[in-house]
Amino acid sequence: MTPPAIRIVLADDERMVRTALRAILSAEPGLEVVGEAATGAEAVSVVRERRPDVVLMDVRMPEIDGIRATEQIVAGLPQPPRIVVVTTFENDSYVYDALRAGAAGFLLKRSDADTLVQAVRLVARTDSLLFPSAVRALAHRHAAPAAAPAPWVGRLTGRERDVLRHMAAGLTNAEIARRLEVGPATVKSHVAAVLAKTGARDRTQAVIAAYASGFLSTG
Amino acid sequence: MTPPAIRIVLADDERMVRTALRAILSAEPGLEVVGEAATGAEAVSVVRERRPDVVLMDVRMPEIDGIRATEQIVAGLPQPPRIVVVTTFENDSYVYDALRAGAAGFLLKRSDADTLVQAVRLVARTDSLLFPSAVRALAHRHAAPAAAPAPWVGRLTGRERDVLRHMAAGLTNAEIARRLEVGPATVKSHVAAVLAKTGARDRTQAVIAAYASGFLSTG
DNA sequence: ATCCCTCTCCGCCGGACGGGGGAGACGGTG
DNA sequence: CACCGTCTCCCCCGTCCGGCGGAGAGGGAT
Repeated sequence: MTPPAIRIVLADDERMVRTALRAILSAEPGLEVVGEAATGAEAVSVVRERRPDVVLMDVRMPEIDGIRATEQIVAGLPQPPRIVVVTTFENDSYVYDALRAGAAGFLLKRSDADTLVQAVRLVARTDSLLFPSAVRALAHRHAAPAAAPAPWVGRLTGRERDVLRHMAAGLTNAEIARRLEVGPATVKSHVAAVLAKTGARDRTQAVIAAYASGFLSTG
Repeated sequence: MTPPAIRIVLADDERMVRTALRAILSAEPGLEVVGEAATGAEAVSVVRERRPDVVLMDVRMPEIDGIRATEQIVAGLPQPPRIVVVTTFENDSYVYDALRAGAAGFLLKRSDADTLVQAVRLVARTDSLLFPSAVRALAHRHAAPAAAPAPWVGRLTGRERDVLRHMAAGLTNAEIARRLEVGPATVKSHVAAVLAKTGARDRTQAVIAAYASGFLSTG
């Protein structure tokens, strides 16, 4: 038996572009265009009802642009499709916004047919491909330094936060004890708790976790 | 007439991995593995003489890791090949470094054969695909705000940078030694040098300095 | 009133770490 | 050739750290 076809929705305000894309993709075995949209708003609703695997999303569209549409789709569906943002120029600053919005990939309009097809197949098959979520994390970090709340942050007690802050300043247990005016044994207890809750093996890893999670700015 | 085959070089320190990759890729029409390398240094020289179109580059390799090898290849050749960095975990902080180094793509080791093949074809064909240079520009922009080059960064030797990178990943001396395939005593020496040059008192402070100075992005 | 969490502190132990000092090999420079 | 920087590795030693288990005091919740 053949695997189920990859379901695709095209979102572009130019009919000609949609037609061309449909022609290319429909000719491919295993690919199926299940919907089209001419505006961002339309894209959101079409995706909601057709449940495609992949969306080819133009950036520039009336009403809602492709970026905001991507945002809404990714945020609004439990298992959002993989969204490939299509643009004309490589230097489009949209690239960056698209990443933040949760797009899975980027494609230039000047790409040839084979590239298009392969990109769709690749993006549909796996979430472990070229530039995975780590890139999106990077984009988030760039835009919002207070990016990753990290689950363990909330589980730390007040005192443990104090201690972690001082750890992240490079102090030894003895120094932290002096700063907080408690005994060294107390600090050891808190450090142990911090390590356990952060899943860190030693203070260095705990500090790394603190940096990576934005704890230092928020905490 | 058939188009010329895509020339591929494999760089991975594990022979089994290379063998497996070669088996998968060689079975594909239009793909040709023209060289292998087991270390970063070897990768650089093999690429220099074989002039492949695509390099599959493991991150973790003895002598020079995949990131530095990528840097050297991209910087050293007028028309460098497209380099796809291969890693085990999505969360590897290497993703970011790889982008800055000039890698064209990212691939997880757990990817299946088809994904691998398509990724290679895609990356070989075009420079206008998923996440093109604009992403790298983004990465640079992200690194820029941290600005402060820090005087000590330039004073570190190559090996010391390697060690610091691993320290900043939370590894112990013994682990670093295994990764770099040197003795524990050697790592201790490098760590001592790093501490001296950074003015840090212990590894935790050194990691903090690395984060604060943006070394992790630039180094 | 009882329980649970938090903060405080204790001892013991093994392993990791950092300081000190030294040394051989290689490659490039003067 | 001699020198210097880098990378590799060795010794000893004291300290810091983290894991283990335990415990008392206070506060808040039920």
